Amino acid sequence: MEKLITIGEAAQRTGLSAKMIRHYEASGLLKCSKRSEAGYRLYDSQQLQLLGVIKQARKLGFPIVQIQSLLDLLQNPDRTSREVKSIAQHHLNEIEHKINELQQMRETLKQLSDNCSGDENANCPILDGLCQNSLK
Amino acid sequence: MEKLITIGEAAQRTGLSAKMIRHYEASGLLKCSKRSEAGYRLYDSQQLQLLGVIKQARKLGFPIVQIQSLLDLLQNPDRTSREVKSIAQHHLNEIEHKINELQQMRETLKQLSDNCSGDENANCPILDGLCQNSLK
DNA sequence: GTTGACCTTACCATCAAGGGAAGCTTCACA
DNA sequence: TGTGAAGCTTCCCTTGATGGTAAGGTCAAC
Repeated sequence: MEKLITIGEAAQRTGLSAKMIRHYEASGLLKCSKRSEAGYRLYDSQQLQLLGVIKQARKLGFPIVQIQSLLDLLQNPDRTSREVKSIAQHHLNEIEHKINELQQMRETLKQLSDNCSGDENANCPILDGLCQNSLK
Repeated sequence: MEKLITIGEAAQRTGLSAKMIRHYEASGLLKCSKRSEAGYRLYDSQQLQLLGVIKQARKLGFPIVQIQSLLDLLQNPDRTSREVKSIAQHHLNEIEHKINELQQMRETLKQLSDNCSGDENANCPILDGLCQNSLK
């Protein structure tokens, strides 16, 4: 007989919060396999494994919908690595897009900040920069 | 007499949406100076200027609360550039923190993806990587 | 049998932005 | 003068991942 654990233990072992495990269930990611007579969620070792996958995928920033797809592929023996890689590549593009946006913000902000003396003077190139709007 | 414009024109000239201008008002950033008899918001050129500042600051990723502070300083002749620079530096740190997080995701994800053939094979290093969880 | 830790569901908040409804105003054109 | 379109108002709902809190049921140990 398989050992079943409660949501608290599953949380502790995966590093997720019990709150988020319930949330992932509500989002359709992963139903627990059984409930105790009192209604407590009970997870077996396979479910725990999948919760671990969710944790890792979130750590890599995958959104819930993509994790859904990844879990489906993981459990589908007829999957192709092409399908998996496609999802990963898509997410990678998203990440790189965000990095680019942030780097652009950083450059602009750094330029403004570097020109600012940061002293008692009221004159401030940062505010000047923000005021240089391109009103139509 | 100062020329007053409606929210739609203010939106067009700043590049903000009318929706967001109302939202910024509700958030305490910037009240319009007058209302028409029918209740329409009316903005003068100074308000328009401030809306432009909000637009620029959002473009740089400043959160609303910090924009609030920046607007306060902008309109305060007793400000010091030290105060402004402090806010900018704080935001710059936030941005760099986010960049680091994303770059770490990118590296890990890229390694997994590079090892994946992306063909018809079911075997997939990406899924393998996600399964390598550190369950306690 | 009581206490404390753990579980349940349900609701609210965050943050910046957008969607859409219902109703009023303004303007241009016939 | 009438009408229709475009623009404005407020109000409520949705997003996405996460957290908080409240009210109440359960379990185990002492």
